[in-house]
Amino acid sequence: MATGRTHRPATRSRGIPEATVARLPLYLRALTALSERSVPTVSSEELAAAAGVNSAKLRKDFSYLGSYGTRGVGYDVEYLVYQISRELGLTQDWPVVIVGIGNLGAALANYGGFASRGFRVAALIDADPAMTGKPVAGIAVQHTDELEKIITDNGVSIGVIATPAGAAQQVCDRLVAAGVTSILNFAPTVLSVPDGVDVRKVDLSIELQILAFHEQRKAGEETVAPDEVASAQAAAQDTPGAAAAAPAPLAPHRAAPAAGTDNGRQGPDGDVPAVMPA
Amino acid sequence: MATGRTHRPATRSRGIPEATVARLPLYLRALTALSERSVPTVSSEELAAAAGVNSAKLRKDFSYLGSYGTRGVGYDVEYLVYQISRELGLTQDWPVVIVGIGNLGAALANYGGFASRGFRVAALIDADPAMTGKPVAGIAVQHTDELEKIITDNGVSIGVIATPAGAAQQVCDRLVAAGVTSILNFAPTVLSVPDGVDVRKVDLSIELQILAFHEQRKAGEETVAPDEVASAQAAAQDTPGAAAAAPAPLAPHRAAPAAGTDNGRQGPDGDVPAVMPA
DNA sequence: GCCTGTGAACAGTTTCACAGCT
DNA sequence: AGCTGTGAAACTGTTCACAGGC
Repeated sequence: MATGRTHRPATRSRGIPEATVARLPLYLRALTALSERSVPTVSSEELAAAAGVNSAKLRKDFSYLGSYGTRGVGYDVEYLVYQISRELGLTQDWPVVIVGIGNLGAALANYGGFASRGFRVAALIDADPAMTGKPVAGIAVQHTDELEKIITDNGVSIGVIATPAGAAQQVCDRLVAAGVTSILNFAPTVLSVPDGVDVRKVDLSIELQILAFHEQRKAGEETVAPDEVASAQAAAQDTPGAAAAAPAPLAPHRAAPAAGTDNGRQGPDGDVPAVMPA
Repeated sequence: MATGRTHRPATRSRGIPEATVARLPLYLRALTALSERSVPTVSSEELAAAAGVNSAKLRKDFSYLGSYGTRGVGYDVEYLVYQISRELGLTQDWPVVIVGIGNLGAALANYGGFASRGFRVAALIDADPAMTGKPVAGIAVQHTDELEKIITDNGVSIGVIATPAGAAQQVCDRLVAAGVTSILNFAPTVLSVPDGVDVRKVDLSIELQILAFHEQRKAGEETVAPDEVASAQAAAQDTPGAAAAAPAPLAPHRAAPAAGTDNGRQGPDGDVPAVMPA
């Protein structure tokens, strides 16, 4: 190895891996905490521990930003905070609108970490006339009719959707038409947007299901949690492959499909994500 | 903690890739919608469009579960719903506790998709005595002092933390000590947990920062106008007709670190943001 | 012909281990 | 000595393209 020509691009190559970008906020948070404690420098090892990643990964991540550390010493906390903030675009102000002011929308509006960094809640929007004018987190809720005007007047490019699933796509279309190019979607729906618009989603139900998957696996091993694991009725389902020992318990009966609680998916309307009274 | 090399037991279970597991809930949701409309079968192409992924990926994902489709025809909706539910462990009942009943905790408690599948909110816990006894989503809030008893009595193995960041680790420790082995963390903190405990986190602030990063990029390229891009930014139309079917853009997802030593996962998937010349 | 299932190519990410600076 | 920065290896995930059954 050590093939000569260690000439590096000198400047950050036009592309920080997505996985790295996703970790920068984490490093930033850890660094901010250090900064508040007036810690001047950190080693990759210490910072990695604080961020919950391993040091090699952290160093690799930072290497995509440039060489901001000092060999034999570590990284200058303040400097790194600045560099990462800049890289993430947090040195500028990002007006954000939150659409759908139910419990979730209110929680988001009140979320501190929100305003602390470059983000500023420019407006809260809800379709319920009864909500109009009501103050939430110190901001008066505005009606959906004003959506386009709000986006335009405030130069909003990031929108947060916290409406019921049924309203999400429509709200999304309006946001995009009005100029929003980044959307954070909390509604349990797949949004379709034109090219150039970024959508990230946060889906409670999906996270829980992923946990359940792993939880189920654990139960198969040993020392199960105390719980009542369904009294396990052997399921003797056709075993697909010669899969190794996999927990096979589980009841053949699944949640009633038409129970009282609707779990409407992206149906034409109505679903219950937690927001919107109506 | 020991020096790395504590590679996880390599769970010899029939390995379903983590990325696939993260998408199963998405397929399940799309399938449930089809099921409600009494659609008997779907092709990988149709289902993929509904779930917002590409068909090859979907087929590959399903191939890890077994061969549940019929060549020349497609997949039987009901059968697939059952198989995926089973794989995710949703055919059994998962009592869940939510700790921290503020706006967010209340939103979660009211979240429909929560109870609709195997999940059942077994208890709501809050440290504020003023909250004790108050009904939220039809369930009386209990005091933190009862935490251990609640976990044990209900056989809870999944806990949701929606407390302020400062209380999260402590709550986490108590949950784990009481027997919880899967945690969904909404507090903006890195939780450290012993081996064997799964932690997934949902962090609003991180998602926004990732969006800001991409948003900043977009703004910077407007002037440069490399050969790519420059494409239809002129969407600005009310009707999303143009987009929709074709290469559903979509956005990246999130990835996250691990907590504590160097165990677990904590990163859903990552996916299709790229520029892919079609 | 239609559509699934999958090996193989490709792309992205993590980890290793060490060169090189301080 | 200590610690960063980084090629290269190892691994994970995605896409291609077509074999094979309906």
